[in-house]
Amino acid sequence: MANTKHALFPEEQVSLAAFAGALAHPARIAIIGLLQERKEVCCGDIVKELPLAQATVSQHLKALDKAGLLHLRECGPKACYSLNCEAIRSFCHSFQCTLGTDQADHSAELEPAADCANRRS
Amino acid sequence: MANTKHALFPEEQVSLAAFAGALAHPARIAIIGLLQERKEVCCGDIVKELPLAQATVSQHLKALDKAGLLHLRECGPKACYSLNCEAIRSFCHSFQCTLGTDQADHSAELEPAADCANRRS
DNA sequence: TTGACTTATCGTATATCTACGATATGCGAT
DNA sequence: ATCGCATATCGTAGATATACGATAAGTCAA
Repeated sequence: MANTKHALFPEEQVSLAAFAGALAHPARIAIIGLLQERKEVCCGDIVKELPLAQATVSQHLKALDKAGLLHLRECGPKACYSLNCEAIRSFCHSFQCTLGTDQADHSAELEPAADCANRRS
Repeated sequence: MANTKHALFPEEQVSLAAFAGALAHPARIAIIGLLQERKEVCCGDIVKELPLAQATVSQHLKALDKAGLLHLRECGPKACYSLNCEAIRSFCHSFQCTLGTDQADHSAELEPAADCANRRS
């Protein structure tokens, strides 16, 4: 991003953030859904499905590819994309570990003390 | 984002993209890691841990809070944050479904035909 | 009330993102 | 070689993100 300080953070955090960033747009979520459903889709077919111009779709595909989430197969003039399932699984695993969704919910331990009320929320 | 067309996409895709966007920065990943580890941390302690100014940390906390990933408890002048585990679990579940990491790897079905070579990759 | 402390918000500069038309590039067929 | 198709890239405009200093606002203690 702008004047970013990513270099000051651990590699794993930067990597996870990049993965999240690749998914941080509805069009890219939609593209992944299409690839999930049809295994392999060419650029033109994606353009037909999304409310975006061809150049924009190509840009989103490039972003997903740059993040390592796609496989590209070229057949004649067509570019056929599929999911890089292994990479996605790997990222999801790191994600689970970081977000810790498998851990206990600590909310019970965080009952606000009687003398602590909310101010801004 | 800029001149965004999010409104043209299904609500679930927009929602997932927003979740991903909330995690699309190493600082926010780091904050979640801290909250995971210590259950509850106040803003000042996060500032001490990250290589960012207080204003910037506050901004990142706001982004996480806006995405619904945090709980805020105010104790005196301090703002104590903890994870909204329920929300995170919910998002992760949607994530799993969309990314389909539990599905079979189709790469075997996608062996390039003999007459299709790679051009740009 | 004053002062020290904590946090959020404002204002701002810069970089990146989003989106698209136009164009370039590559492929296969004629 | 030329044409038509498919896709990537370029150039650009406008919106958003990142980062920080300065400041506001609120809390507690004295």
